[in-house]
Amino acid sequence: MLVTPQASDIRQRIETAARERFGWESVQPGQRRAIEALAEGRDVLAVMATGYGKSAIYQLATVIRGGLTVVVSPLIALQADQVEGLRDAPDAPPAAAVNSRAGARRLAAAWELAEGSGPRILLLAPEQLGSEETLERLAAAGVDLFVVDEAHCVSSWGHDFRPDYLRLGAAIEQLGRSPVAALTATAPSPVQAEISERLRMRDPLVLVRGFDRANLSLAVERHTSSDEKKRAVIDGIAEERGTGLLYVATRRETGEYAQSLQERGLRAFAYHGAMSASARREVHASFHDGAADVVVATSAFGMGIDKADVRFVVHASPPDSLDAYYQEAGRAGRDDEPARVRLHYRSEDLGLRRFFASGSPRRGTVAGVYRAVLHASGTAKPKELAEAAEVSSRTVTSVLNLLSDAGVVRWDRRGVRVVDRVSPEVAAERAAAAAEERERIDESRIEMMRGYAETSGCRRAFLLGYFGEEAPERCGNCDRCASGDATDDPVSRSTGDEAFSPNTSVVHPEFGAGTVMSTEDDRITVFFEHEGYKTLSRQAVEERGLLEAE
DNA sequence: CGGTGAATAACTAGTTATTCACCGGTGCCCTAGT
Repeated sequence: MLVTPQASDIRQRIETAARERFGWESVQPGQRRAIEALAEGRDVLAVMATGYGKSAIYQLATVIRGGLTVVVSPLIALQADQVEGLRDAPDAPPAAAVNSRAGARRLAAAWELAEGSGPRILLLAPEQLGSEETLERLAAAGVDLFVVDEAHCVSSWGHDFRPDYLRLGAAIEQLGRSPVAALTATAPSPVQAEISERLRMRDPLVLVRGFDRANLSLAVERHTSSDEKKRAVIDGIAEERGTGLLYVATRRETGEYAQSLQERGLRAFAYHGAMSASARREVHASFHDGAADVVVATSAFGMGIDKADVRFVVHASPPDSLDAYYQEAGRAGRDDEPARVRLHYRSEDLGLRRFFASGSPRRGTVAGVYRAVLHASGTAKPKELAEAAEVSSRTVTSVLNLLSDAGVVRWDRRGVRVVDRVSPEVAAERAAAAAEERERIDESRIEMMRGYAETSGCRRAFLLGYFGEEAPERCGNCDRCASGDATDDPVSRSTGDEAFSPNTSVVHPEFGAGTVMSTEDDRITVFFEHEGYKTLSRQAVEERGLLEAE
């Protein structure tokens, strides 16, 4: 395609704005494509490794589009970082955050900014968009670009933990349907599809960048007893140099491991979500300015960490998906210097993950909540339903999401109402089906985590295959390649079998529609919409014709 | 699902084995009381 004068003009404006308003030397090709698309009014889903500069995309796009950009950001601390970062730039658009921690004065200033003119940025948590008043004010101010930062939260948190993430799509439409940018560092294609669907994006430009991190050496250590594993974790970290992270499964373990490491003479700090805000800030600060050798943390330590010289990331047990694992592990070596990434693994450790993934409400509970909705006549608030059905607010959230997914009720800002009047038994039945599907998919994601830990092939190839990227046959920088074991079972991407190359849509007589994720010599991994990941034997597939390209 | 710790049992007097209930991650928000 020819570069139109208009297109080259936009390109020029992007370069100039980057240099003069933000003080950046250059714009990455991936960033530029995203900004150009947004400038033209197209939705963008950008999956880019941390450190690639996702924030720059919406910041520059705001300057080019010249209006109000709304940024949904999951943590108040992150919002504060963004506002501060923009304040430090030479001539960046003004930015402010609307959240519960801003006092009346700051709130008024934030709204004054939003209701002004010119390029400007307003950050808020998804919960804020649950308020009718906030939506009306934003609509009146005229939203010109809608950004969802850390967009994987839509998929990972929306269903039970922070339900407002699932209602962002409706909020976007109510705000006049400006272009939408969804940004995340981690999303394999099924998660990309869910983000796009839940946010009601229209034919988004999908950009995936920077997954292959050649400087990370990948290793997995398998253990049989938990005592032996603990010793190995401690011994391993004692040998590391530089600052690093140890991820553990529970809050209690953060303290236990931190103490053991301190006894070995390391400056170790525990970190988890139940700690006070001030204690958390202190750990962050110690980590950043090199006063810590290692931070021992649950998954709470993560988003917003911006330290380039993390030399190692060790996991004492696996998280609940490879997305989560690679995001956590990927915090190592962002300066492109060599860094070590190690997973300590016992298959029993996946039990805790299964426990978290299997919390679906029982049918009786679902029926009870549904009866409360029926009884409420008209719309009901979740809080009222929780009281009427005598369940926790969290359970109500989970039930209502299932009933919504099953098409029985509609849940929006105004409340909950019945859209398909059925008996409580039928409602419970349909919700159970939705819950089972969700659990199957979660379970299959855990199984992919197991697959990575137990693979006999190259670890990097496994990871990149999971994220749908091409990988070298052998990376030379993982424990499998180093030991030579990988040669026994090489991952092969071009066996001449074009029918099942990655991203091919397929149908399986039993599992239904799916997409090929990766292929190896003897097996094919497929993500099925209603079943999750399945690894199929290539031989069975070929001989019995189980899988057909659509 | 697995780890943990308290309570109980077993068998003989303070230690060891078994059973069983319980717990486990991620953060917005708002409101009441210091």
